[in-house]
Amino acid sequence: MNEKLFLRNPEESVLGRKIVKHGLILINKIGFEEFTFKKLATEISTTESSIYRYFENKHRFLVYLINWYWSYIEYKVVFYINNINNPEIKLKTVIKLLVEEPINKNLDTDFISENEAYMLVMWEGSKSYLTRNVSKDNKDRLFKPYKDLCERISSIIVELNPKYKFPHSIASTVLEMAHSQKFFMQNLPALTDFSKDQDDKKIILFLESMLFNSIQAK
Amino acid sequence: MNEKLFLRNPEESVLGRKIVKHGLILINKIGFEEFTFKKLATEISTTESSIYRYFENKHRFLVYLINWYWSYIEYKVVFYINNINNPEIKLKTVIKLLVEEPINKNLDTDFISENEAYMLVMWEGSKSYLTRNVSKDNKDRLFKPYKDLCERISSIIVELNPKYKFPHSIASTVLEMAHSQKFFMQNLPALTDFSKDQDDKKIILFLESMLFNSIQAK
DNA sequence: ACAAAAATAATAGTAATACTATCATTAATT
DNA sequence: AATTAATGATAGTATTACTATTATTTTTGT
Repeated sequence: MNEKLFLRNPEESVLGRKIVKHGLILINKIGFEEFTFKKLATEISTTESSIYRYFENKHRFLVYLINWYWSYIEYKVVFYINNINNPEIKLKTVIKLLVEEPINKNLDTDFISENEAYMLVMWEGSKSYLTRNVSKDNKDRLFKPYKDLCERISSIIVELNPKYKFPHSIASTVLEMAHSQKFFMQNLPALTDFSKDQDDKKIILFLESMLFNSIQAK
Repeated sequence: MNEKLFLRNPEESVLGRKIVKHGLILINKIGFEEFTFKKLATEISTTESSIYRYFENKHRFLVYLINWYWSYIEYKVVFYINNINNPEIKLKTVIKLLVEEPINKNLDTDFISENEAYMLVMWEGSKSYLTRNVSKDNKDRLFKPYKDLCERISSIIVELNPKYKFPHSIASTVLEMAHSQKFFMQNLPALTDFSKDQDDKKIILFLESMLFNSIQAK
């Protein structure tokens, strides 16, 4: 985890882990704009100043959480495609991992819940880079996990068709749309062909068709 | 323009138009998070309370501007595809209209600058719906212009291939990516296959290939 | 041209936000 | 047991996101 994202590593203390765990839940509950360190402090019975000792501000905290998610997804991707040789099956595996909402087994861990992180990325993900500091933040490598994952997907695409001209763009499109289409399905269904509260299978089919028809076109 | 977006119609007064014009420019300059009605008031030599008489809050103001843009784009789309019969050419025209940065001829109009609106949508567009109020706002028809445009693109896709299963999703994907890929190109180029400061042609080619290969796949 | 109505400006006020700073207390380490 | 480090308690500040009130200016209808 990039050290510029925190002042004190939250993984290394009880309070730190509490901040991360409950901060994530609180952002999901009230939304990033409404979220404040004050509210979080009250929630976990600590003080604002204690939280400020871990994170510079709430935006860095958001990026920290988002990065945790993308690093975790990349770990999962590597794990699941490890002994697959066919790049087509690799890509299908990736799409499934991106779209499918993780089931929360580990309800009582004292750190990040996968499921909460998934919701955060869906609702607040793009706010991590849609700021006037993007370029500066990018130089500080704050978006490395996302870019790494994009690169990894891109390289599988190249495996499948070395002649395809837009491996990174189609990879970032799939990455963005995995969550956007789900968000639209649940909140602005007119922007999709999936009805509200439908399952993920149709989104997966859509992304697969978009990806493979793009890559494998003659 | 949806009447829930404003308290007093800004088009109908000098001050109203000034608020809209310079508000748009100011958001682009400092970013939506940093933007306040106070700062805008100072900029145009009026008072905070005067601005509040036009817009309930800055989020509604943002949605107002974004909606202006999408309505304008739909008007342009209708105008440009008016006497085209071939749906393929229609879609290519739409993609061009979405991606290409409008050249600012009308520098001194007293209302919205097309070019500034384009920048706003690229940087702040998704913030209009990424809030806890999406569903409520959607019921108030705040996203109608965007949804209408999506529907229009979708119907051209159906013209081209009535059997294609995801006309709305691919339309919203093209809509989102037209601006995202450009943003990435300029700010996070690792997520694309276009180098910084390159022109729009490659993005257009990418979107065209993605769209047509999806729709016309056997 | 004059009165009434409408719009704007000026000013004040409030609770909350996004911090920074200081010092006391508690917990961990050597 | 002494030192260091982490946390808590408290205070303070400029700014934000508003609401309210009253004065002044502009527009309009007759």
